[in-house]
Amino acid sequence: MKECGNACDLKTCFLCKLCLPEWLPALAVQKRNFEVKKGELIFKEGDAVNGIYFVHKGSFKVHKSWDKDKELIIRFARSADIIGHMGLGKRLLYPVSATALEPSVVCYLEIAFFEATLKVNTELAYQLIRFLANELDDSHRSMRDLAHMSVKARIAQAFISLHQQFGIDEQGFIDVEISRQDISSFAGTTYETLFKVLNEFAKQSILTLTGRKIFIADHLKLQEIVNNDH
Amino acid sequence: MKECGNACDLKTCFLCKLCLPEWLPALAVQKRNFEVKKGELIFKEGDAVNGIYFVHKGSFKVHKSWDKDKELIIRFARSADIIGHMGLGKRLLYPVSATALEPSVVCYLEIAFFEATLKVNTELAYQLIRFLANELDDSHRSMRDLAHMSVKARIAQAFISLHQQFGIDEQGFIDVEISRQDISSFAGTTYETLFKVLNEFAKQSILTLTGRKIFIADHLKLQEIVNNDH
DNA sequence: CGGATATTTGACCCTGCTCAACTGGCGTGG
DNA sequence: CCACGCCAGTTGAGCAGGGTCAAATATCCG
Repeated sequence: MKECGNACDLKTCFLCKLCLPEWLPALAVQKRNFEVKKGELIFKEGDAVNGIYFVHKGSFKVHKSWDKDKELIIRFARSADIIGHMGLGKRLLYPVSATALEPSVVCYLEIAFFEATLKVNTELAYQLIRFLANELDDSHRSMRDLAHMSVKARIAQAFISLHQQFGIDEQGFIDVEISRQDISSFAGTTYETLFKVLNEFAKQSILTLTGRKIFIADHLKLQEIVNNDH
Repeated sequence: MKECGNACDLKTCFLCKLCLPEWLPALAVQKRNFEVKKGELIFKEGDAVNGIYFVHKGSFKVHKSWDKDKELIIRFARSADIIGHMGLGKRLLYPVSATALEPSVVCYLEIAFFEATLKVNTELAYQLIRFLANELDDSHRSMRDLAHMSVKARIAQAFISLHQQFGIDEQGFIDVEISRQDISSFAGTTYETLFKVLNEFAKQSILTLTGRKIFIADHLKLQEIVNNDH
């Protein structure tokens, strides 16, 4: 992670958009920008909390590990998303890790400065509350899915979520490059099981995964697989 | 749910404690108090969001259903806890239900008034952010546990969580009355499986469950069961 | 070209869910 | 007072979803 010049224009990220004009100069002084290489961690589980990050360019996975070679991907983050907001709680150590999926750029603020900003900027605090409430809702939904849905339905749901979050590119592929390992960790299953389900989906012309690009051929059938699990 | 007089003294609940003195008169006017019978819902999944609740007395389960006769208990709430904060997100319908575990009393505020309070009271907004960040952390931990822990370890963890949240009474029992059905829904397993594990725990003198009261005989062994699962 | 790493597949087996039977109160009506 | 049904609590048998392991194949890279 290498510090770099000011790539963020102070208007596109979640934070900057909500800042009062008079606050922007202070922000410009405090804010630091970092280039992150693909696969690099910006922080990992157990690191001391020092600040909060805003994705300016690129994408990240936020994950919790288990057993050294097992992990669960909690969520993905892309341009304009926040990472490291868990540091706002009473916990002094990050409970999750954040890893770049591609070369990325992040803005960084020390937690003390960010908290000072929150106490001054009511609108920012209010929007952060809304954001956290939505995150919590998503997280609860994932809990229920992990507890009650079949692996096949969870995998289908994982692809639907990826599609919603990243959208599609000109060729119709989901606009993200992601390893199978990561997809299985996101769906809460194993690499091998993902495979078998993926073959099934391909055979039924629902979805294909070539290289690291995902193409959803039949959104309806995919949704049906999720629904039929009830 | 029956409206009742002002039981809350405006000082004990999460909200009131953080309110500025000059705001308390307005709060006293807006606030409504309700008695809730055991087993009664204060809202259910799919209801339109109208307000936010603070538990004044009693305890609640917050749960998400699946399949009519299956549910997952997301969390419990007791005196001074918030319920219904999910309504602060962009969602217009509650994504969970809240059911009283015992006769309880709640304070209620319309969401619009609460939001107005948030925008005026920076300290309240800040504390709410901290609260939500902690909830999110707990929720992520639960996701990982549901994905990777064995049922036995999850059940052990469920009892540890109950102990932490409710504490113990004079006789050493966990200070809450809870059905086996609810315990299994909290641990993310079935009624029958909970039984078999419970027998095992009793045989090993780790924990007994008589009626609706839980007694943890060996905290260390219980924690070991959770740890050994890694 | 050879070793290391990723992909793909098959065989096996264990956890834990399902279902159904059994128990033991408890209320009700004959 | 007993017989009956009913319900919650309890236990056991069976089975399948999906995780584990290992082998076979492909791909990468120095």
